Amino acid sequence: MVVSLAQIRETSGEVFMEGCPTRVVLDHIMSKWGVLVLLALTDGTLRWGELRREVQGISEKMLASTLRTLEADGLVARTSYPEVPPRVEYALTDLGRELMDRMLPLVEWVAGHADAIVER
Amino acid sequence: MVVSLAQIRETSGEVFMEGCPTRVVLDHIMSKWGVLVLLALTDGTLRWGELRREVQGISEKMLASTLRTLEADGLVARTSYPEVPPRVEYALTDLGRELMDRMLPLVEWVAGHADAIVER
DNA sequence: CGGAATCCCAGGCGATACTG
DNA sequence: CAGTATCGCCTGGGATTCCG
Repeated sequence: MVVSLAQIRETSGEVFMEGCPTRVVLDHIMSKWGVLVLLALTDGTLRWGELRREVQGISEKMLASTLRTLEADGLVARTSYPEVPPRVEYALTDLGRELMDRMLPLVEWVAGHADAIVER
Repeated sequence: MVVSLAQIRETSGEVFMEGCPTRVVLDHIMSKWGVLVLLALTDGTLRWGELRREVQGISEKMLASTLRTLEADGLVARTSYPEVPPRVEYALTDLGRELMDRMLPLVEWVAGHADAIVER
């Protein structure tokens, strides 16, 4: 797939306008914790506690609100099992996987160049 | 290029650790204004005033600090011409273009799905 | 024109405690 | 275990003014 900025302008000519839907979604998925949570779930389904441990440094509050946002966006699916003690699992939806197919190459590139970039 | 989370873990096994360089760079380029500025420069060289008008809603303070960060990261090049009135141009570096090659497919996808996502 | 400096505020975010 | 509730900090970020 060839992609150009012109195409983006056609698809959503408002990317650079305030209140544009694209900006809203970008804010969700490109946020500090959004990417890390999505990234963690790329491995597969995780429970609340596993996510909390995986994404080091995230507070319970931010994990909760990040997950709620991503679930509302239809990118993450929450499954609650009626057990005692309670068990809740989070996984990417099909939409979420589509998204991560596009995001992984970017993160991969950043991971490969981050050291060179920050040591300037 | 096939990309997996496993590869990312190999390249930078610390993505999920606090203070990891990858997190720092991600914070720069995936920030609210970082993406929009990089996106605007994908079209080509722009002057300060053009950038300010292109990225609607950005304040002078945020434009300045965003540009300084991206320039320090080696993703954006700043060229100042010794004229009166002063003229300053910003453009992507080779590194910045490499980055945007990976980011454009992602933004393109988001632009195409944003409406469906936010109207939930 | 292209910024830098200053002031100031909302709310993002962390820490802690509590609950079903 | 998987959250919610509450409090309070601190800083991201807007508005304004000034400078080379």
